[in-house]
Amino acid sequence: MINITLPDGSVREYESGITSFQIAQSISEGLARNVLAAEVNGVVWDSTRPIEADATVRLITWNDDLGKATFWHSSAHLMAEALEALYPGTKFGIGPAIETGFYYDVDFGDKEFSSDNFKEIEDKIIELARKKSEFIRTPISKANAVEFFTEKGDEYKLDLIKDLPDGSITLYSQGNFTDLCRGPHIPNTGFIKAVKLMNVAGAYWRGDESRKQLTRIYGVTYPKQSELTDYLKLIEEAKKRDHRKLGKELELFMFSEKVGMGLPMWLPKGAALREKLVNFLQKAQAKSGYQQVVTPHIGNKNLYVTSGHYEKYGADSFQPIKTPQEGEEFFLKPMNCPHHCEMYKFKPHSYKDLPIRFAEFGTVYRYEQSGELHGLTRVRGFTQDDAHLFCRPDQVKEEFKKVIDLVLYVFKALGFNEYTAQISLRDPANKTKYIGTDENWALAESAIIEAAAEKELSTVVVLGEAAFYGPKLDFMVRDALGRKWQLGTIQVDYNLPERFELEYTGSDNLKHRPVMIHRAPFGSMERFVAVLIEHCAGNFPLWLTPDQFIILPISEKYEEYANKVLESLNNSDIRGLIDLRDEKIGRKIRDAEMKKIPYMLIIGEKEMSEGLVSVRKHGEGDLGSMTSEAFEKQLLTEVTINKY
RNA sequence: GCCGAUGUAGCUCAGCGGUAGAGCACUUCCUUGGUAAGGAAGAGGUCAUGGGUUCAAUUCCCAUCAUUGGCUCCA
Repeated sequence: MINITLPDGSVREYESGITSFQIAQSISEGLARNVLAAEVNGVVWDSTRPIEADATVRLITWNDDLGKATFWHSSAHLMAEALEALYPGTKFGIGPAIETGFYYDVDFGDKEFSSDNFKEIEDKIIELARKKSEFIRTPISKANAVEFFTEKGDEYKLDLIKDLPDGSITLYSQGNFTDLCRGPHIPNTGFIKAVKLMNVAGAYWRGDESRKQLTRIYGVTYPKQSELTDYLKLIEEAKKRDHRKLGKELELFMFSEKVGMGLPMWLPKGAALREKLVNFLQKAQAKSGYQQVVTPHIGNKNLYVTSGHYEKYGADSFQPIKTPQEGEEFFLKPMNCPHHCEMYKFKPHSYKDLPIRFAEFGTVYRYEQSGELHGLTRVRGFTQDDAHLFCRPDQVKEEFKKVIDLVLYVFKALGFNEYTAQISLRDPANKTKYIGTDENWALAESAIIEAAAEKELSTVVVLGEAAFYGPKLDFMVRDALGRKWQLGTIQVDYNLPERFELEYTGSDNLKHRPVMIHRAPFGSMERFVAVLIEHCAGNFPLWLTPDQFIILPISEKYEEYANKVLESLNNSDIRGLIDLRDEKIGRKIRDAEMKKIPYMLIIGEKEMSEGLVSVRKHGEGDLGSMTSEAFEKQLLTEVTINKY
């Protein structure tokens, strides 16, 4: 007999060789039906794998992320089985689960493949799923595994086996398909009830450009058809909120082939929105002791040689601009920090001056690879809400905490209530990727970790994700559809002060080196606005929205009165439009609703004679009539409440 | 940059080996209308660009450019 400890701490006794499926059965049949896998002593196992010794067991169902991952990984195998059945000779790369669904990288040889093939594959998958084929685990020696896949002609699997230690290799089979796999898998294919192949893309074998490009097929499966339907609805909703679509519809920004790819231009409404964000952050920063600065759009090559960026990223910059006489080279500014470092050196600093906080909405240009561009989220020219804080080593943690406060304040003001933070540290195994001394890295890393802990941020720590010059703290927000976006970032930098030989005079009358903190709560204006658009589906908070109200006269008879109302309202901090088109009121309302204008003021005979306006709220309907002064007051109140 | 898809009117999209269509938007006229589309007429396209095949190409083929889904990268 062996002792099985369950997550609630209870210990049950079972015969050796019991499976976690049987353990589930002993608890309840319903649970047993839903068990996809189990975590045995912290390792995910097949629910059908016998447990031979005392163990801690956690049963994993669909509601568990590990359960979904197991389910989708098994689905990848099932898709592979379908592909092999439909297209004999297909070779298989890897087929992992991803955040939502799975993919499989396959080599179809000369066969042409496109999304037109999806339907027959989906049908085949369902057909095979209904067979309820069990996933069977078979440990195999390295030699036998090599033999098996050599015979099958699957060179990719052989490539994978090469790196695996003998004795740890397992095969999994279901139906007529056998794959190299460490598992685990769901008990049988019958759990998979609904499938949708999402898209097809090229992917290099092992992510290496020099190797063969395989066909990557993305798919998603669910244990219930209704869940697939819900997921597809979510995708539809995401499409409706796509900032590229809304940006066009709401006339916020545009791109032009003639101007150049990846170079967004802000139309009047978008510029108004952006300006409000800039003002908002500037005000908050002024309160936190930041000083606004302005630097030019280009910088001499030497600036970036000094900063180290030239060596590291010179190739990813735009071609240098050369002066004909002096032969100097200038680069379009790819970041603001070197300029700010030079500004720091404008005059000597005392320890009493620090921290010094230079803030700039600095527009920078980076030569992003063409395939990488995407709407406003990946562009070649963008404006960072940048700032560089120069402080004494003993101030780093305190400054860092203040920046965290600022970032969280910004998120709150803009309705991002769910966020997580990621601490990115150096990869201790590969220190050559980074510059700076071990000592400084240790200082910076502990400052971030302590600051985050003292601010009680929920963080994940990831090794190897640090910038080359220092560790960082990145903020991820979750939007209204549950999608994650990386926004703000805070980075500690001991490197640039060194390279630019920044100094301050300490109380000991000796020269010391300040520490630099880079930070951007929005990240970039472009990216932030994109995320904001998708988060609120174009229904911006009232204080940000480009046009807060629109006046809709019933007919031209009321134009004069309507214009007077508009004039009185536009005198204050709110801004609106008037619709004087020769259209019926229903039409004007519809158009205003489509433009997502928060308030509509309808003015006709009744309103004019009583000196009132009739207020209609976007998405809600008629609010009744009031004086324009009352409306103005209500609007201003709403703006203030939402803003802080 | 690489692989796949796409590119037709300002927008959203049909269509086709015989030099183009809808809806919306736009212009003009009629209509003066009370809470999500009033009516009529008109104007608008080198069918992304450049080659090729063909008697004939917007349509088929190739290249380029751009968009897009991925890969890779991200100061």
